[in-house]
Amino acid sequence: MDYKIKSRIWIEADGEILLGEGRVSLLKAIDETGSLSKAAKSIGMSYKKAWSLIDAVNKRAEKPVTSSSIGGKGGGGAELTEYGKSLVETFETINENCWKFLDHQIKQSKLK
Amino acid sequence: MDYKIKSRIWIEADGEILLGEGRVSLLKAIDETGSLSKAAKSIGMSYKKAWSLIDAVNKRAEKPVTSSSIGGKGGGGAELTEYGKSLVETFETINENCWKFLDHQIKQSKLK
DNA sequence: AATCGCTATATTTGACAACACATAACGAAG
DNA sequence: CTTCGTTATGTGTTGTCAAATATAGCGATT
Repeated sequence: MDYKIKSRIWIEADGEILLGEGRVSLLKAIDETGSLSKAAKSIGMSYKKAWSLIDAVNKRAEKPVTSSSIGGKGGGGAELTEYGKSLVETFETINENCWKFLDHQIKQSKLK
Repeated sequence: MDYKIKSRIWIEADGEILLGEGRVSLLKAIDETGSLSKAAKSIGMSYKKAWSLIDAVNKRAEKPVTSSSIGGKGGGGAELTEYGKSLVETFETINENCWKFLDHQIKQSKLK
C-alpha cells in the first residue's frame, strides 16, 4: 500500500484567510493576463467569485495586492502590485518547502 | 499586522483520504470512550457521520484501525487496534513537526 | 423472552455555498 | 455622444453536503 501525505497551507490575517492556494493561482493569472475577468476565465472561475476573493485579500492585507483601473483604453484592467508579487512568491516558496518537508517526514515514519 | 500561517495535512491511500485531522480526533475519542456513539457525541459529531468516517478508514487502510462488537454487555463498543494507535501517533507527530516547520519558515520570510 | 445500549444503515430534510444572471458605472477613443 | 470592454455589485436559483430522523440487528444479562 502506498500512503501519500498531502498538505494545504494558508496565511491568515486577523483570524481570517488572507491567502490560500486558490487565491494565489488567481493572483498569478492576473499577473499573466493583466485583467481580472480574463484571469478568472483562464482558471475556470466566475468573475464574481474572483472579484470577491481579490476584494477580501486587498482589504485584509497590509497593503493592496492588486491595482485596477475602470474604463478607458481596453475598458480597464488589473495588475499585481509589487507587494502582491512578493506575497505570491513567499507563499509559493513556503508551500514547496512544506511539501519537501512532509515527504521527508513520511519516509522516516513506519508507514513508508 | 500579524500574519499567521496555518496548515492542514492528510494521508491518502489509493488517491482518497485516509486520515485527516477530523478522523484522527474521532479515533482519539474512540480510544478515550470505548464507544463510537460516545466518541461522536464527545466531539459534537453525528453518529452517522462518525460511523461513515470510521468505515471509510477501515476499508482503505492496510489493516483495520478499530475493532467493534455488537450487542452483549453494555450493548457493544469500539476500540482502536494497535495499528490504529500507531497511525494516530504517526499522524500527530508529523502534524506537529509541520506546524513547527512552517512557523520557522514564516519567521524567516519578509512577512514576519 | 424481554430489556438494554450499542453498531449498522437508509432516507428525508434543511442550511449554506456556489453559480448564473442582471445591471450599473467608468473613461478613453472614434 | 455613442460604443466598447472592463471593473464593481446585487439578486435569485440551484446543487451539494451535512444534519436530523428512522429503523433494523445484535448478544450478554436479567
